[in-house]
Amino acid sequence: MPEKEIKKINLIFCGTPDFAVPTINLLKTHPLVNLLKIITPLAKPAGRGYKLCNPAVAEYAVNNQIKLLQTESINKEVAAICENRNENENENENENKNELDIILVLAFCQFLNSKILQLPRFGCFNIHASLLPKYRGASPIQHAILNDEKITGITIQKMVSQMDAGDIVLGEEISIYENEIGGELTDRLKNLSATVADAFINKMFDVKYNGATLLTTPQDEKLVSYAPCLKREDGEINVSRLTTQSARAIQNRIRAFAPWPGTFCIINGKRIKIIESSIPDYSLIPKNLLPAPGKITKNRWLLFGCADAALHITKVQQEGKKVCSDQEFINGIREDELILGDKQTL
RNA sequence: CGCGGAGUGGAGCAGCCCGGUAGCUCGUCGGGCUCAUAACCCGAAGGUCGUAGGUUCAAAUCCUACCUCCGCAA
Repeated sequence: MPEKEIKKINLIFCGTPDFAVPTINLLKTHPLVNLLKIITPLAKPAGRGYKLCNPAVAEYAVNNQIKLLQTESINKEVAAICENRNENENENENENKNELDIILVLAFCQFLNSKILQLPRFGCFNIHASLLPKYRGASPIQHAILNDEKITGITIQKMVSQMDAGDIVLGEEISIYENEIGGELTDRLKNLSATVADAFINKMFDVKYNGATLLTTPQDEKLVSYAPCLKREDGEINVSRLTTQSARAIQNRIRAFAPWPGTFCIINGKRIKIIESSIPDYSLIPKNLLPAPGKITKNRWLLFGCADAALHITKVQQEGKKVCSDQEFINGIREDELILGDKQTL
């Protein structure tokens, strides 16, 4: 016989992409969680052919028979969010058992207004992929790599009406590997999110049923930094970037942006995606073959001249072609010289 | 019907517009050379040009359909 008296936390989850799936999976199967509903944005046209694509979270909800609300803006859905509470209150006198306790937000892509923030009994909480107060905003993972950080992590903060500025509930650190790319770090943080969410649920359970106090730490405003949404052109490697930045800085950009949104450059008028790079062993390269800052050489290796040294581009992809090594790329080139262009010159 | 590109020996590419000898840079194999190199020299093997039709005396090349891969954009 199912136990009706089991104590649970009533929770609504908001999220969009694949990044949120391990965490939802945890919530769905968690013995202390009553997952009332999942809220996610509407399907959008995407991909080759512009077919409508549902967010990964919506797919998960459908496949797992979880109540799903897809909306253009969560701020218009007050009634739907209160629905569970009202329905249940009518048929059950025990308020505590059925009240909405928490809204948990992870990679949601929508901003919650103050009205929504006040709906749940304990408030709204956000899982953020950085060590707040560093890297508030939309692309914390990429910016951590871009800035050559050695560690990053997951932080859960109690949401306020300012973006990612709420008091910190808990967090966990993770080291960034020397040559790790954005996609790999994203995968690791994706799983860490679920781990931290688990700790969070246990904590909130104590708060709700065992009278514990929720301890939070305000963010140190002096340490705040921002990770604004990435733009396509942020991935362009052109002459001005090469002449002003070190090889390591360029490499950081390449690995931070891989595989998405990707870095690219214009060589001899063609768009070339840069897939992978490495800092070469300079003792193996005669000095006269090292490219000057802003120049490219293709003598056996594809080398970009950066401000301080050369960067070995190891994997590239031409538009319309498959990914190939720099060696293969060079073999197919007939021009004697490689000219680094600009997107405007296309 | 969002826009566009590509399929040619093992790899990456050129040739196609303007039909008529299979090309370039590598790799592989054999031989040579050097104290030595990111080496160099000589030679060889290896391709029914994505698939199926069509036009033609003749198709990698022009026409039609299909398959596969990819870039932009979101």
